[in-house]
Order: sequence, then C-alpha cells, then structure tokens
Amino acid sequence: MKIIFMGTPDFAKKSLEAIYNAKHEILGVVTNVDKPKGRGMKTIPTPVKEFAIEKKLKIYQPEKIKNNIEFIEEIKKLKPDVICVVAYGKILPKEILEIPRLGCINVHGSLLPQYRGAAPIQWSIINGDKKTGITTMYMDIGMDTGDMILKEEVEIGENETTGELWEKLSKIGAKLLVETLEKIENGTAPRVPQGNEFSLAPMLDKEISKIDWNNKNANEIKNLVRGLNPIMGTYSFLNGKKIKFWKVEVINQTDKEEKEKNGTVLKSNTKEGLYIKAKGGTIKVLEIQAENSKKMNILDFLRGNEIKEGSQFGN
RNA sequence: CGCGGGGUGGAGCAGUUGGCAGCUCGUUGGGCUCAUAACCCAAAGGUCGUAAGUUCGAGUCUUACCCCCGCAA
Repeated sequence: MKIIFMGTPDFAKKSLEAIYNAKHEILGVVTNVDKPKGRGMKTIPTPVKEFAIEKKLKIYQPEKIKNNIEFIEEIKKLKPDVICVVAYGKILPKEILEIPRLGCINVHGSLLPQYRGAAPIQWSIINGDKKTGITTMYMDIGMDTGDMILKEEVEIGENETTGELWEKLSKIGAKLLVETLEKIENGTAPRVPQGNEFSLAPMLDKEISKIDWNNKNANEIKNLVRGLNPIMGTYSFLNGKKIKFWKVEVINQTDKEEKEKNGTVLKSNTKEGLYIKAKGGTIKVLEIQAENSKKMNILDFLRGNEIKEGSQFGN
C-alpha cells in the first residue's frame, strides 16, 4: 500500500521500520521539528528522521500543520492509501484525516478506551496496573477516540519500569501495525467503537515527580519511581538537596518503625543500604542520584556520601 | 557561544590560608570464631585528566586543551 508515516520518537521508529520491511510503499515521512537537545543544546534529528534519512525516504517537518495549506496540499498530491500515525506529537486537523482513501490509523500504547492521551504507558505503571497493551484504531477528530481495529494485551511485571514497558510495547505496536495494514488491505479489518467508559492519561507535569511522603503509601511510591524511570525520576529533598530515586523496593516494617515519621531514614550504611520509612512499608533504595551527579548503586553512593540515620526526606 | 557540576589508588568521596596524598569500601595475606557478608591485625595499589606558567615548593594559584556528568528539552 501507499503509506505516509507520521511519528517522532524511537517508539515510532520501530513501527516505521516494520512497515518498511513489510514492503509497503512509503510515500513520505512526517516527523516533528528537530529541537535543540542535550548538553550544549545541540540540535539532533528525531529517531524517525534518522531512519528516513538512512532509507532515503522523503521527509517533511512542518513547524505547524493546522491551517498549513501548503503542507496539506503536498500530502494530498501524494495520494496515500493510508496515513499511519505513531507518537507524532501534533494533533492532526480534519483536512488531513480526510485525505487517505482508507483512513488514518494510529498505534496507541494502552488498551483503549482506557488511558486516552499522551502518557498511557507511564500512567499504567504509576497506577500499578497488572496489564496493558497496544490498540490500533481509525483516527477521528477527538483525542484517541476513534474506532478500534486490533488489540494486544501484555502483562506488566511487578518491577517493570516505564522504559522497559516502552520498549516492549514499541515492538508489539510495530507488529500490530503491520497486521492492521494487512487486514485493511484485504478488507477484513474490524471497526469497534470505543463506547462511553474511558479514562485519561494526560501528559505528566513536573510536580508529579516529587514524593509526597504523607499522602502516598510505600507501594504507590514504588510505582511512581518505576513509572518515572527513565524519563524524569522521582525526587525528594534531604538537607536542602534534591535526591532522585531510580529504583526502590518495599519491605515490611516493625511496629516500632511504624511510629516513625514518614520520610525518616531508618537505616543507612555501606553494608545494608538505605532504608526510609513510608506509609505502610519501608522503602529500600537501590539506585539513587544526587544533584549534579549520575545515577549510582546505593552502596557505591553511601561510600562517599554519608546519610545520617534519623534524618528526614521531605520538601 | 543556554545554565551549572566534576576529573585524586579497583569503587564512591575528602583534601582547610600552596608545605610529607587521606577517608569509607573493595582486593591480598594473616588472626579470632562452631561459623559468617561480622570482628581484629598487616600489606599491596596514585606521573592527583593533559600541556605550559607563577613559586624555594602546586592536588591546591594562572592560562589553554581533552574527557565526563547534571539541569533544561
């Protein structure tokens, strides 16, 4: 089929790679503009763009697409059968959705209609879900509200991080996209409306990465830590310094420990590691990061940085 | 020229106004112990990122360069 692909991060690159290998004709690749990134604010191409360059595909990087008549005309001229959209980063206007003969299809990182929105993978872990998945759908004007085509479930491991799940889902997404295209091509693709019961997965704001020791219990903190790994990490302040946690586990606590204030360091030494009191359990920190420093194994960290027992994590 | 932190034994760090290079841990050997990742004793291991400069003397001050990291996205 003749396809236009729209996507930006590595998650989308997997899908592009898959349809490329499935011998579809890729008329063009639309990706978000390159943004200055990293130290020194160097501009680097998006992963999707990198792949497109490698395979000599036609690349479009419109600054904006809403009311961008020139760009819309350009797309029309290509006469795509289908437009595939995977984590593109911009909302497509009606004029574009109407272009392809067989519709615009999207790969979404959740089991719709749950977690409509920008951050479905992160939220499924933060909420401690046991399973999630990939859904492909026909796009419409709404935010992930289109009719569903295919779905595949996947289990979420107890200690799985967003990064790991992200990787897993990007592969499943790529596979499911190819299957979806096959079914569309031979006319056997289902079209299932989502219904009215849905939930939302909005973009994560910065505030979420701060640990609220008083309102969150130990398990919720653990889920937050793995849900924000490796995107932003979860932090708390100790003596005015920002400390990030990257990996923690929850252990039971004694009645005596139970009486301590949440956020208190119960134990801290280079043999056993760092233990912090939380609501309903003790947080054992496994991987930590101090200000201006890199991620470190907790024992390595404690060799050169002393944390006193009894000190308080908080705001 | 976006902002900032840093390069010191294998790891993580300290090093005060320039004056013998240290700490915690690991490693090796020995001891104690029914036993141990516990405890005790001993040892090995560093051209202090590179180059130049100031100085009687530089890890420490000056200059240039290389490399790493964090924020921000």
